[in-house]
Amino acid sequence: MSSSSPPVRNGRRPSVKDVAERAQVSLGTVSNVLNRPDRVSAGTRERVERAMVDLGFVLNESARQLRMGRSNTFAYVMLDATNPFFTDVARGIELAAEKADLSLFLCNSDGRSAREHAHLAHLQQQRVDGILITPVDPEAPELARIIAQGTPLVIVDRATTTGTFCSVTVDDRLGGRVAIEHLVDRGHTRVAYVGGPVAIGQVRERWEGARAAWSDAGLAESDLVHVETETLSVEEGRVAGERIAGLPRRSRPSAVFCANDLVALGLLQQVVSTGQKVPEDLAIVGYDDIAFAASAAVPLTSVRQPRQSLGRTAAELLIDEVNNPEHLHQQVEFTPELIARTSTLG
Amino acid sequence: MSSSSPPVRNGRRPSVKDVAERAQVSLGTVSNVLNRPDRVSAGTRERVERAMVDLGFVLNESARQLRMGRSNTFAYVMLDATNPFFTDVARGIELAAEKADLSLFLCNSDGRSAREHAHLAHLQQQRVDGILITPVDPEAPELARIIAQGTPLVIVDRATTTGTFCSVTVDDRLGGRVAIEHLVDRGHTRVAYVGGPVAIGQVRERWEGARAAWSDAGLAESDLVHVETETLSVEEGRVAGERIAGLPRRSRPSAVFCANDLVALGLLQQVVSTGQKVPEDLAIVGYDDIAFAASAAVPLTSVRQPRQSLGRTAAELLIDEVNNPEHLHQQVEFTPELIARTSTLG
DNA sequence: CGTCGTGGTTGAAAGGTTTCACGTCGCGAG
DNA sequence: CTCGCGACGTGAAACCTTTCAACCACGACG
Repeated sequence: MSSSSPPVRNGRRPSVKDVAERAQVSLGTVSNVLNRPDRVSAGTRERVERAMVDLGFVLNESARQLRMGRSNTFAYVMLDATNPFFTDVARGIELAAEKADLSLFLCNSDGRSAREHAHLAHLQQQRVDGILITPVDPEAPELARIIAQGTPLVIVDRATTTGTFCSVTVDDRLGGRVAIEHLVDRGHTRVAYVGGPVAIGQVRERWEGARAAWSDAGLAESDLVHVETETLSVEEGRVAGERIAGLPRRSRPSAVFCANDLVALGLLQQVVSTGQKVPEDLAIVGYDDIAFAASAAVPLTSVRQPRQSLGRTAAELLIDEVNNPEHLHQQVEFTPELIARTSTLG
Repeated sequence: MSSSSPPVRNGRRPSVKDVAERAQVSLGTVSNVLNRPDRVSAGTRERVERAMVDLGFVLNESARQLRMGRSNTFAYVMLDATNPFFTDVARGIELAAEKADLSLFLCNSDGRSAREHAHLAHLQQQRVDGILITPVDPEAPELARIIAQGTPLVIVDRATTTGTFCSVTVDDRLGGRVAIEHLVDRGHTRVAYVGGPVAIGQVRERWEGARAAWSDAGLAESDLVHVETETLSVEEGRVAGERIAGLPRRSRPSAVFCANDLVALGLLQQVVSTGQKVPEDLAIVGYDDIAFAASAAVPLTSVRQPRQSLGRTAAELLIDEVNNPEHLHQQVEFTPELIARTSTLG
């Protein structure tokens, strides 16, 4: 049989055994070629390697993993793969993983608990070495269970009350605060906070930070209203824009703080398309400072988060947790920063 | 030992064997509970299930896969996970996969062959049931090899000359054509095409379509210039903007057609920030019609591609290839559509 | 001329699951 | 009472890899 023989014969894929047979060596030797090439003489090594390419041999990772007990793979379960914020976080993770010679699988829960659950179960069964996740609900007992069952897990961009995880977050309360302080500085006395659902910790904490800053400024609680949205999407931003436009003149806010940039961009788009001026008629602050915020209809003031560092740090914590027996869980918190642009400066 | 015993004892994770032992049944019965619950009496089933939760049993997917030979998993190797175009494609795939009860892993090659290669090797070793990929280089022999070695693979959004794959594409030549026809209609007689590197088939075909339309309109070849970029990113769009601004007045184009929206948005941003008017001073056409195109500084005219359908169709082809023994490779081609907005209409 | 490394290779065991041919038990029919 | 049958349950084999103790040949050394 020459090297032109079909790589896949009779449906079964070639295994080390087949390679061994063809190279006239024992099975252990093939494994040595694969894992400790220095221990095998040049001649045999070459013969074995030759046999591998002739047969189109592909190592069976399941079998290796079964034997070895680890997979050299991390996974990041993203909350929303279409939100640039999370893809930037993912990129940070990817780079850190690559440096540590780990494969990274991305999974998208799309904000749905059911899909998240399915992905988590699958990853656990796959015995990935560790999981990074931005969970739909950080309090879900499932997360603690996964750790208890032996798969390290770190929470990305979500606060956790208990100390059972490593987590990497950005101070959302502070983020809400700086956004509102900025608007107050610009003289606004009636402001809407747009975002939801409040079940999302993010949304809640930014709101709390906003309210705290508002009352610290001595303004009336009733002049900071919460316009709640179903999700944090561009579409919902548009809808919110319409709702705000529909408010009676005297109760209409002069500025809006959005729980993220997608909402802000949707809202901005709706506002501009109806001929209103930003920021003259309505000032807008977003959150995340995604790349598209700067190139929006009106460049968007936004609260920047260190997206890539968030991902990198999370991955590093996970790597430590996996390798270091005396690892201690840490909660790392980054600080957000207001980037002021035309949408509030005029 | 009560149900409060620690789930992970002595470092080893519980296996079906442990479950069997605790439930006082044989190992085969546990497997039956897992896979054919109807074949086991209610009493034993309950006992086994109880033992599983007590022990915190998690099925070892590697072992199952090793035995079964298939994994019920697809993977999509994305070219650029930060480009909203690809995340929308991924979403289409995700939804189709979910409907077919498959898990989906996303991998990001980040446009780098090396990383793509690493991901592919890993996926092949993992024995995923099928791979979807938007490759860095669709001609790479590696892709054909993967198929030959038994892993079905479909190419997403890249043309392939040979008929060895299923592929799903959008007619890029036509896309380039409609973009240029639109600009010609609007009276432009000097236009730049911004994008690169030409090694990317996409970039090349849109350029070819553009040139064909240009000469069909009877315009001089030298009046359609190609401004080449390193990559298709926002940053490169900005750079291109500067280069165009630096051109001597008489050779400066009155309109620009960008190879994708990221480039277009970067360029738009640069142009607007230097006080030029779009489209009066420079008209801009993008490509992809990502969600952010509509909310850009000046709403962007763009060539829309059916992103989600692209993904869904690709996944469906792959599912067919996996399940249907008489599957035939197909090349599905979608048709792009020009969405005219302010950036060319004024 | 035995003995002792030593570099190179071997073969069996282990790892967790599924499958399948085969027992066992109880019960109704003959 | 026996036979046969259905419902349940069993245990061994197979999937593919890695590891490790043992083995072999052979040159060096005493």
